[in-house]
Amino acid sequence: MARAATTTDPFNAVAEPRRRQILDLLAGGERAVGDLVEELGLGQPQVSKHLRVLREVGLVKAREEGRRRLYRVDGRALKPIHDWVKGYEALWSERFELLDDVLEDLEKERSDDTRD
Amino acid sequence: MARAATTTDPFNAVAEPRRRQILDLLAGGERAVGDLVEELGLGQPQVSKHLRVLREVGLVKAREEGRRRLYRVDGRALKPIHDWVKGYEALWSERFELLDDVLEDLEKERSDDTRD
DNA sequence: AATATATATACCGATATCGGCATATGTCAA
DNA sequence: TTGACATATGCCGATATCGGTATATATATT
Repeated sequence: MARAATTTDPFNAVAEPRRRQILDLLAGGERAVGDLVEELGLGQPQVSKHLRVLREVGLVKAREEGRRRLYRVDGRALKPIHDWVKGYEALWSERFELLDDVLEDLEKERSDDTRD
Repeated sequence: MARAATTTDPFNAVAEPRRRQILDLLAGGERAVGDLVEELGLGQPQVSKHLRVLREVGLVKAREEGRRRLYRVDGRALKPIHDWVKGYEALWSERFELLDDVLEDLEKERSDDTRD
């Protein structure tokens, strides 16, 4: 055994900042690969490769138009992430933030007490 | 240049399935490392390493109790992910799903037309 | 003080990843 | 048909990652 699966799920696909950037651009509407290359300042092969990953996890769909390929987001693939994160949503409400701060203060006091 | 930053942000921290598992366990309340080791069926060093990553991105906090170390989730570090994904939330509403299906059908028809 | 228990760190090998470059494939234009 | 343009794929080197094993560190127990 060596390493876990990688580019097989949306979590991993989206872990790469460039790919999030690509999705953010595509959120503004369909774009051809060349446009993305320009806007990202990255090599064309690199962009194509990122798009491949996004395609494989279903995060983008492609449409052929002449010799260009127009990509668009398919947000449905993000739902698993959304659902997972949503389970933790309560944890960053103000009251929980406060609770966490209090806990940290208590800890600090405790360790301050420790010194003699 | 070789590779982008990795374990520096919550997106990456959470891309690893084991770490999500750990967070899910901790969501049920504070646990010591040993407990997690048992529940995950993973080596203790591995668990400690995953916890280190989670600690470094602020996803968990530790509290010392004797020779044990009790970890708990700090959901605030998930907010960036939540916020980012939320921007795409509209895209998986029923109407958009429908739209996407229609677009795919259109494409299919188009390529069917192509054969002669 | 010596031992046991709990956790963290260091090192290793295998592999996946990312960007860069060259090239293949496919489509339009002359 | 030949050549330009658009995109995808293949190969490379550098590096990060993951699990495994051994070991260090710290705290409790005897």
